[in-house]
Formats: sequence, structure tokens, C-alpha cells
Amino acid sequence: MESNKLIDHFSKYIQLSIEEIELIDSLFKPKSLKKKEFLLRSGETCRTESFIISGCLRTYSIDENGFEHTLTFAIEDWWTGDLLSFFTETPSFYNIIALENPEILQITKIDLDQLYLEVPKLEHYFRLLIQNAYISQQQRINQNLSQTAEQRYLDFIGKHSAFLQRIPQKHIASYLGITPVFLSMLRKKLIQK
Amino acid sequence: MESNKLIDHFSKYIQLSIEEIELIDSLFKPKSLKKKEFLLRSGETCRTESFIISGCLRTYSIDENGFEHTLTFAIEDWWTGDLLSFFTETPSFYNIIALENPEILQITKIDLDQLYLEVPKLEHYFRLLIQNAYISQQQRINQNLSQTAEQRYLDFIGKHSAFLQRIPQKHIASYLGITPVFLSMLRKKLIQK
DNA sequence: CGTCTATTTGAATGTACTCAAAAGCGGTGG
DNA sequence: CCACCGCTTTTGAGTACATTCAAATAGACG
Repeated sequence: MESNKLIDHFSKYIQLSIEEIELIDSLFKPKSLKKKEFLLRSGETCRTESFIISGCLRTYSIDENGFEHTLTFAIEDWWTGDLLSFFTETPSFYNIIALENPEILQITKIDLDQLYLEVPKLEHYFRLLIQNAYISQQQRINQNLSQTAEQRYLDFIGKHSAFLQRIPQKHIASYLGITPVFLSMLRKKLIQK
Repeated sequence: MESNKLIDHFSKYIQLSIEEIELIDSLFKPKSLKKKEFLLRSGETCRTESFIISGCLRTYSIDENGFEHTLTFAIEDWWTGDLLSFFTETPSFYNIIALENPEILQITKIDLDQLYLEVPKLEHYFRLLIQNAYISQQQRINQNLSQTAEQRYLDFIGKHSAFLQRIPQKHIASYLGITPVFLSMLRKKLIQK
């Protein structure tokens, strides 16, 4: 029963029978990653969606000048993977790398499709999940359009204080869309207040 | 049968029976808007999700300095509304305004919840829909992080040439995250090449 | 045709970036 | 346990991208 945490998580949104829990258990495969190990490299096809039991991962792209841009940080009780690559079975643009030593549960597209058929309630769960993710992303876009780097940084440390300490500053800069050098200057300025 | 376009649209993703089509028909209410009319004003709760039969709408926020920031342009065969406000039944931060004279079909939360229960296939449809919207948003975030305003503008006119002519330039600027003045300068520079 | 709004142009300014170097910090091995 | 190495963060100076403010021009609509 490695997937207790996953079942607990599902149970917050939908009710599952014993049989359904056993089916879920049989389809999710556990995996451990070490710090700096890649879950996905750009150019590879993302074959699984991953539920995070513990640890932390970062999804990022690399632009034509070699700079990294962080799309998401994912921690326990969240999912990670590249949805576009996963569903279209085409090469991904993104890299997903372990920031700590995560324990995850993975499911393949074939197994997830089967699960949707056998447990339609999960379609409801995943609709709600993606809907919430969509809403968060929209808020991030709105912030990027309407706020300065300083405001976005203050908002970030307010919202994500839980894993601030766990992430190098340069990755926070790449999430906020600024350089590490400029973030350092912002912090200095804020401390002086 | 005002909702032919909606039924045609659903039918691209799922198969519907006559009874299901009739149920859908009965729950979606048609509405016409005139140019510059609001579908939603910030502070109001978004009571309906709207499918666009024809025309064009813009979703935007207004920041503390009074500047507008465009989150989405929505045209025929797409949906508009504020998901967060709609699902949580709380006041919206966004405004939705008609750029042309749109014809739309609206459904309330109660009716949509009922529809999900009676036609579970629609849960599948909406999961796919939101999933695609999520993927597009992620690409937009990645572009905002990794590209200059010039690259984003060129990409925008490439992707959205269909409705470029239908939208004032200042709204495109507010979508790209730049001022109308700077967009004008970019265009001048690009024409000179 | 006149009014209102959108776009363009120009000059001065500010926000964020680049490049380069120094300082700090964490892990590893002797 | 300390010394060293590599990586991250800080600091400073010069630069570039994008903004502000103001005014002129162009377009849209009644």
C-alpha cells in the first residue's frame, strides 16, 4: 500500500470503493529520485504523470541563449509531468528535475485511460484538478502583466513560504522572470526598508 | 435549435444521443451582446459560462493604477467566463466586454452541475477542454519568461492572424504585456526591415 | 464635417539586464 | 576538523529594453 497518500488525496475530492482503491494501487508504480536526477528531459516524450509523495521537483525550459525558465515547482500532494507531451505522445520542450530526493507514483497513459473508463469519478477529480491549475496559471499571467518584479517577489514569498527555504534563489528568479542578480538587488533593497 | 453550433462543437469530442442533445438545448440560453457591452464586470459574480456562437470578447483586469491587462480574447467556438468566480460563486476580478456583437449561449452553475450528472461524457469533454486551455496558458507563461516583446508580437500575429484585424492594437499590447506606445515603435521597426 | 478615440512620434526616464569580480556557503577529502 | 573546490549570491558600473509624458497625426463613427 505505497499509495496511501495518493488514495488519501483522491478521497478529499471523490469517494472510492475498496475495488477501485485496489485498481488504483495496481496501476501506479512507485519510483524514487535523487537530487539533480531528471524525471524528464526536453526532447523525450513524457510517458507518465507523477504524483508526488514527498520531495520537490522543478519544471523548466531552456531558451535559445541557454537560459533556464522555471514553469512550476511541484511538492508533495501535487502532480508533475508535461501534459502536452503526455497526451499527444510527442517530444517535450521541458525538463523536470528533482530538487530534493522525491518519492513519486507514476501512471502511464494507457493505464490512466483505462482508469478513466473503469472509475469515471476520476474524470471528475482530474477536471477539478486541472481547473484549479488553470485558475492559478491565469492569476500568474495576470500578475506578470500587471505587477513589477518587486511585487511579484513579495507575493511569491507570501504564498509559497512553505518551500522558500528549499529552493535556491536563482530558481525563484527564473520563476519570477528576472535574473538572479536583479533578485539579489531587490532583496537588498527590501531588507533596507 | 439555436444551439446547433454548440452541438456540432461537442460532437467533435463526444457522441451525443437525441435525448442528450435536447437536454443540452433546454439548458443553454441564447443571448446577444452589442459592441462595448459587458458580459461581466469586476466585483460581480460570474453566474454563467458562455459558449460563443459568433463575435469576439475580451477578458481583462484593471490594476491599481487604472491600466488594463488583457487575459484572453475569445471568438466563435470558444468559451468565456471567469472560472474561479463561477465555481466558487465569489466576486470576479475580471471584466469581460464585447469587441463585436457576439451571439452566445449561456449555462448557469446549477444547470451545468445537473448536466454533468445526466451526461457524464460532458465531464470528459470539459476535462479535455480545460486541459488544452491549461497547455496554451503554460506556453504563454513560458513565452513571457523567455522571449522579448518583439518575439512575442511576431508569434502573436503568426498564431492569431485570424482575428488580428478585429482587435485594436492597444488591446494586443495589453495582451502582450507592453504599452501601446511601445508596440507602435516595434511595428515601425519591423516594417523598416 | 466634427468629435472622439487610436496610433504615431520624440525626448527624457526608469526598470531590469549584462559583464565582471568578490564574497559566501556547502560539501568533500585529507 | 579544517582546507579547498565548486556553485550561489552579492556588489558595482555601464547598457538596453521598455515606459512615461506630451504633442501631432490618423481613423472611425455619428
